[in-house]
Amino acid sequence: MKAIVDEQIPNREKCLSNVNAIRDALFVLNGKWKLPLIFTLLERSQRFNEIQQSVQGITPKILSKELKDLEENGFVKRCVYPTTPVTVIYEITPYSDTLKSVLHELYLWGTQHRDMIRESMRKKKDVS
Amino acid sequence: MKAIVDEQIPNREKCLSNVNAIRDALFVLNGKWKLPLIFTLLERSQRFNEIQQSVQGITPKILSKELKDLEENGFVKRCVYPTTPVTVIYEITPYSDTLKSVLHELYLWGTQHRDMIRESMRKKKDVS
DNA sequence: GATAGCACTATCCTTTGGGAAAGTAGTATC
DNA sequence: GATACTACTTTCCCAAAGGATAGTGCTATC
Repeated sequence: MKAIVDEQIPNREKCLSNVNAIRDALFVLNGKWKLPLIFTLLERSQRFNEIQQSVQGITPKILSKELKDLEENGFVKRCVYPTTPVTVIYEITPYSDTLKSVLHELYLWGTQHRDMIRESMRKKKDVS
Repeated sequence: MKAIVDEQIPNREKCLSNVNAIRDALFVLNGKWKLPLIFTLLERSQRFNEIQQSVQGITPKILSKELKDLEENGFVKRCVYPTTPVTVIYEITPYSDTLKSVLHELYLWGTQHRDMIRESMRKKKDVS
């Protein structure tokens, strides 16, 4: 029993580090607003109030927090111009391009999965 | 102004469907326990109490719920054997293989991102 | 008859994510 | 002096996720 437990440790540690890396990736894309914000800023750089109008439903508090998160993760740059009143422009950084393949894979899998689920629900209906 | 808003609609709709597909994918992998459960069941099929010991910290209530989620999404099969007492074995399905490339991309990006963040924190320290 | 193991379920509680509404500091315009 | 605009912050609130603990129905073993 003890032997089995001990044997599992190397595997478990390797798995844990895999899980943690994957979780890191999931974490930065997580929540209701990260993706809509990235997509809207990919279209064009925008000011705070412009973003609020583009991404409908988001409140200033959440927008402020999410932009900070995106900035900390290097996806967004906050540019302040000393006009009166100050202009703050948020723009997507080149680093965001590194997300491309991840997002593409997620998109492909998500689309396929949605079809699969729809299909399996149809079959259930046919049976009942 | 109205014209601009109208022009954005096709783009926005396309983006929304992309976002939704990606969100579907993120959703099924989300939460604290989905990945650890998938990884532990990839090693070997296990009974309820075995899983509870493999994935340390999970409570029976959460385990029960998560296994149901994974089953609904087609990742896990619940096999009941009419022994006394009943044996319930949870095993990974072949459908889980479709996750491979997504998980791999997430792993690669997560690892690279962690290094990037660590590096940028080191730089900040050097400056201050 | 008591205890233990299996596969859960039920109840209660805390934490976290996110939302509504109002407020703030600075400037500009009427 | 009042109103408005920009870029937020503050306070309070609610719902969902998740955790702690106890219990259930069944059988097997001492």
